[in-house]
Parts: sequence; structure tokens; C-alpha cells
Amino acid sequence: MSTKEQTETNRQLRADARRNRQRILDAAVEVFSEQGVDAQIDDVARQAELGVGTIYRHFPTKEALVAELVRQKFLTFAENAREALDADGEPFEAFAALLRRNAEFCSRDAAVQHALSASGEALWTHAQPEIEELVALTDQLVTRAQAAGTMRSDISAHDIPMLMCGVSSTMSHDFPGFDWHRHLEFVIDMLRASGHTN
Amino acid sequence: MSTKEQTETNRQLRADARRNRQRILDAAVEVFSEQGVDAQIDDVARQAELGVGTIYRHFPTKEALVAELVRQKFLTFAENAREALDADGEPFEAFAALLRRNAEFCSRDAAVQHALSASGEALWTHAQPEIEELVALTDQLVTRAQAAGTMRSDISAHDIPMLMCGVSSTMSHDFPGFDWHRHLEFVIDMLRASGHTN
Amino acid sequence: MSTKEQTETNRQLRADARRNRQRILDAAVEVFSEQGVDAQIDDVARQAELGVGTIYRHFPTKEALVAELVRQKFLTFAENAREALDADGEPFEAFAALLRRNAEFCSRDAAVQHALSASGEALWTHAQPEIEELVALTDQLVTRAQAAGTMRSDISAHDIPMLMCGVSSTMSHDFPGFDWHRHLEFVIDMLRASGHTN
Amino acid sequence: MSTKEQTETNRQLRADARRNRQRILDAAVEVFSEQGVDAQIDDVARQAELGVGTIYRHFPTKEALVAELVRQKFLTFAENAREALDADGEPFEAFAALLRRNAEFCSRDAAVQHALSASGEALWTHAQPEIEELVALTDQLVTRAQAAGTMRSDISAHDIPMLMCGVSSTMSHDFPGFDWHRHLEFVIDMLRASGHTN
DNA sequence: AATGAATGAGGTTTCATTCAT
DNA sequence: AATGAATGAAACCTCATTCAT
Repeated sequence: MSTKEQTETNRQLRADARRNRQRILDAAVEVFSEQGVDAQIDDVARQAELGVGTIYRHFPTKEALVAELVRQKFLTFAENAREALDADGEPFEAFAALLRRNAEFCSRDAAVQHALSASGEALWTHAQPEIEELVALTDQLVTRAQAAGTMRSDISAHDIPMLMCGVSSTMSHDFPGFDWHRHLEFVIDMLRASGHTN
Repeated sequence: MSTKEQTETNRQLRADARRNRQRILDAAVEVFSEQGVDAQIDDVARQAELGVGTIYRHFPTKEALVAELVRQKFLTFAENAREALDADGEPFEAFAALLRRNAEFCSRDAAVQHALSASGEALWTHAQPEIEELVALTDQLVTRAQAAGTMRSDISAHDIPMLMCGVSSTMSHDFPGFDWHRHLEFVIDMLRASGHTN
Repeated sequence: MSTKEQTETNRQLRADARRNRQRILDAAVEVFSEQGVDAQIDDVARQAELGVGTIYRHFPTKEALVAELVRQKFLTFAENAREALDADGEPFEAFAALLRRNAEFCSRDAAVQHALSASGEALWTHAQPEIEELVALTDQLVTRAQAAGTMRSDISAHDIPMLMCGVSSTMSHDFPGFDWHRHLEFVIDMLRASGHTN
Repeated sequence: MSTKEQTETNRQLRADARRNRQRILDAAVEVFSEQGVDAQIDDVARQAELGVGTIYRHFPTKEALVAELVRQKFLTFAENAREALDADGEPFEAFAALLRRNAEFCSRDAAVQHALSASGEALWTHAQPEIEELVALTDQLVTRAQAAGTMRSDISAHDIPMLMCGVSSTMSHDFPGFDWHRHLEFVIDMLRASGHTN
């Protein structure tokens, strides 16, 4: 077998493995969203149409799988934040649009929400770099909006995940009267510099 | 055994039983706060210095015990709300004081917070009467503050548990930068009629 | 319930538990002897006619169960050695009788034999006190027989377990021609001071 | 492809295959010696720097691989025995030298020792021819030494593997005071005709 | 009524073996 | 022929719940 063929074969295999890895992550989102993180790995395997062993080949423990789900969520948040930073338009409104986008994204899979409430710090540490980037980007967005005078000046970048986490908690409780869209708009209104309505 | 002795024995037993029931609830708060609702019944029993069997005499399942914890929490919320309704002073400030008091109460035991994120609807239904009373009282408090012109007029009684639930979620994450006192003050700001600062 | 009754009840329960503990140990000997230490805990449970959980209540891990089996074996060795020390008669012959007795005892359950070859040091450490006592007693027996001039003078107490371990290894292989009785007699002959035949 | 090319390719492949087979056996000795026969096939593959699939091409099951290891050990024993038979010098001393040589050889890889204690008869049967040859050669060596009057006359060829197996068991236990060199010398003493010291 | 030992279904994880590339 | 990803039966262990004392 020539070197080229060898390389292509390897790539092929890796592509296969990579596709399975994605299948696992997708299945995990699906299953954990429906049943909470206490769902069984066997159910994830069944959803992914793969053997349990395959999951354990990709993720050494169940916790590692959940941690990766968390990381991917923060990765998306950070990507969205980067786009918001590049976007034209009024800084505060761009920021508000980002919050709505991220909340919408969260509402589509409850998996990570469940995960975060149930589990320990190991989850945060795995996503450390992504979290740090998100905070840095948020800081830029906040600073820019405050400079424009359209965001409350006493808001810090750290307040945003805290408030958004609150919005997310509204999503995961089906208590009567709970409405995360409404919760989010309260938050956005509060962040806006008083006197500035859009 | 004479009737009198029988009665005294019964009284004795009932007093014992009542005390044990309370020991169990206290132990459950302690243990679930520390370890989450996934803590074992055996741990609750050990903390209560009782046998597991005794817990099952008082609560048919683990879920029933957790549900009772939830109910008691709403009971306290309702009691506090009743007191706030009786209190003198500016209606909005009285309401804000209630929120601070309830949040403080929540922060002292994380048990229910953990419980709510992990479990299903059975929890809500067990506490139905207490929840309904709480909503009714909240409605009165909200209406009164809105009549005084110091609370945003578009707030409904249902928004309060939703926003407070968000504050509670801040308590149960030890994410860097999270501070539930700060979150709560943001919420109070959200509720206040614009132009009215205390 | 009176204090006396209470105490009796506890004793009753403990007696029950103690009997089950013994059932587990007996079952473990039976199963590990037949199938080796790789046998499943479920099989031990079935043999003991108990649930798996009961085994795990008595022994935290499978290894702990095996370690206890080892400890009990050394306990018996030490008891036998103590009896040999008390026995009348020629010191070397008393010692030889002890070796035959211990070997016979070993041959009746191969469980520990299997265990020792398969597992690590954790096993030794659990039985440390029993091993030390056995060595001390062996030392006395050896010294006494050497003083009587009927045992080779260059033998040390540590040689005995080493040689007996060799005899045991003969038991656990069903290689054609292997005969542990014969192996043991070679060992005893070798230990005897030359010129002294019984 | 020309016939010549075909042949060369085949030769190439066969040489490759032979080299891989040896790599596997070497890796197996290395890994099983360190971790016991419970080590994973994946570990053997990693040590051999080959894929697991390649191991399964050469050996149908894990047991077959272990059995081959056992066979090779007996092969070496038989070779050594043949050399001992050819050697000049006092027959008993030549035999003792053989035992020392074989023990030394065993002590360098504990793999087979571990294997034998853990596994069943399939191992013996695979090595049947080599074992039979070893026994035949041992018989000649024993007879010769007995004829010379330097070995106990009641020793049979079957006693030798039994006693040596005991020495090997000393190698695989790191129990305090165990010393296989010392054990081996005791065995040699057992075999020596009384009154003949070297 | 209280106890805590016993239960066993069910969860996570491992690993010999197969098979697509 | 070689690779190593995939498989899934089977192992260990947990824990809500039951039940004999």
C-alpha cells in the first residue's frame, strides 16, 4: 500500500470516528434534554445507534461526555459573541440580540442546563478556556455599549452569565406562568441605560 | 393495659413520631443541601440518627420526602408573604424586603434548589395548595405596590417566582463572579417603577 | 420495649448478620475453589443463597472478601501452630505433623491458592498480624526442633512458608504426575537433620 | 504482476508475518510478566507496536497466545535438557546445573508462571509434544544420575517438574523472606543421594 | 413503632473479539 | 495483510425499598 493510500485510509477511518463522535454528542444532547443527565449511557448509545463501547472509546467516563457537552455550549456562545462584536449597528442592541440568540440556542437543548445544576466543578474546568474567551468577549461588548451610553454603567461582564443562567433556569422548570422570553426581556430592559428605549 | 395507659402510650408515641418526622426533615435539608438530592436515604437516616425504616414509615418514597421539603419551603414563603402584607411602610419597599428575606431563607438551605432542578412535576403537585396561596398573596402585594405607583405596572404575580427562581439558581452555582445578592438587587431594580429609586 | 429485650433483639440481629457473613465466606471458598478467583460475585451470592448487596454490605469490594479468606487461612495456620507448640512428643515430628495438617487443610480449599497467585500485596497487608504471629510461632517450633538436634540447623522460620507455598502450588496444578503428598514428604525429609529418620 | 514479483511479494509478506509473530510473542512475555495474564490484548498490541487485528491474525484467541508462550517455555526446557545430556562431568552436578539454568530462565519472565496458575488444561494440551519430550529427557538424566549413585534412587522424572514448579511459585510471590535461589538449593539437596555433598 | 440487614434491579465500565477500511 | 474503531456481553458495584426481628 502506498504512503498516499495509507494516509487516505487513515483519514477515512478518522473521518468515520469523527462522525461517530458527533453522533454521540448529538445523541447525548437529545437524550439528556429529554430525561436529564441521569439518563443512562445505554440510552445514549441506542439513540446514537452505536454500541456502548464506542461511547467509552470516545469519552472515558459519563462525566467526560457531559463535560464535553458543556464545553461545546460555551464554544457556541463564544462564537456568537465574536459575531456580535463584528456586527454593525447600535452596540446595546447588538448585545441584546446576542442574548436573545444565546437564550434561543439554550432553549433548544435543555441537556446542559440539567447537567450544570446536577454536577460539580469538573464540568467548569474542562471548559475553562472557552469560558475565559467568552468572558473576555463579553467584557468588550459590555464596555462598548457602556461607552455608547446605552447600557447601565454599573454592569460588569460577570453579571451577564449570572443573569442568563437565571433565564436558563426558567427554561428548565415547567412551573405555571414561567416564560423565559419574558424573563429575558426583563433582564434586557434592566441592562439598558435608563432613558434609552429602543 | 387500662384505657388510660393505652392513651398515654399513644400520646407518647405520637409525640415521638412527630419529633422523628421533624428530625428527618431537618436531616434531609442538611444532607440534600450538602450533597444534592442524589444523596442516599441512608445518609439522611444517619444524619437523623434514625434507621432507614423509620424514614420509610414517615415518607413512602424518597420523592415524597423531597416533595414535603418543597411544600415546607412554599409554606414559609406564604407565611412571610402574609407578614409582608401586614407590615406598614411603603408597599414596594415592603415587597422588596420580602424578596430579600425569602432569598436569604433559600440561601440557608440549597436542598430544595437542588431538588427542583432534578425532579419532575410530582413535586409541584404535592405543594399545590401552598403554591396557590403564595400566588394569591403575591398578587395582593404586587397589586398594592402597583397602586402606589412604585412597582412597574406590567408585572404580574407570576413573574415573581420566575425571577426569584433565577436568583436561586445563582446560589447553587459557584461559578466565578456569581453573587446572588447582586442578582437579587438587579431583580428588584427590574420590578421598580422607573424614576423611583429608594 | 425493655432494655433487656432491646439488647436481645440487637444480639439476635447481629447473630443473623454473623451467620450470613460466615455463609458468604463459605460460599466464597466453594466458588473460588471451583472456578478460581475470577469467579463472579454473583456466583458467590447464589451459592450463599443471598443477594449480592448482602455481600457488599459485609465486604466493601471483591478484593476485601478475598483478603479476608486469606486472613482466615493464616488464622487457622497460626492456631494449628499454637497447638503444635503445646503438643507433647518429639519436636521435629510434632512440626512435621503440623506441616501435614496445614497442607491437608490447604488441599481442601484451593480458593486461597488461586487468590494468592492472581493478586497483589493488598492481600498480604490485610493478614499482616496473623502472618506475623504465624512466623513467630514457626520460629519457636523451628528453634525447638533444632535444639533437639532433629531439624537441619540452617533452616530459618522464613523458609517454611516458602517451601509450603511450593507444596501448595503442586495442589493447584493438575499436571500429570503431580502429587502434593509426595512433594511434602520430600520437604519434610529435607528439613530433618541428616542421620535422623523416624 | 509477474510470477516472480508475486513470489517475492509472498516471501516479503511471510518474512513480515514471521517477524510480527515474534514481536507479538516478545510483547506478550513483557506485558504478561509485568501485569499477569489478565493484561489486555490491547496492551500486548501496543507493546508490539501492532494493531490488535494483527495479533488475532496470528493467534485465534488470547488463550492460544498464552498457550504458545507455554509451549515455547517447554521447548527451551527440552533444548536445555538435551544440552545437559550431552555435557560432560558428574551426572548429578550436570543435572543440578540444568535446574539452575532453567530456574534462571524462568525468573527472567514471570509470564508463564502467571499463566499456569490462572488457566486450565488447554494450555497443557497445546504443549503436549514438548512436555513429553522434556519428560523423556528428564528421565534419561535422572536415570543416569541414579546409576552414578549421586541422586536419590526413589526420585522419578515426574518429580522434577513438580519440585521446580514449587521453586517457580516462590518467584511469583514477593512475600518477605522468599528467595527462589535458596528454595532451589533446598530442592537440589532433596534430590541428592544422602552422604554425597558436592 | 423502630431498626438496619437484606434485596436485586439497574447503573457504569471493561475487554475479548469482529469487521470495515 | 494490517489496522484500530466498533461491538456488546458480562463484570463490579450502588442504593431505593422491603422485611424479619
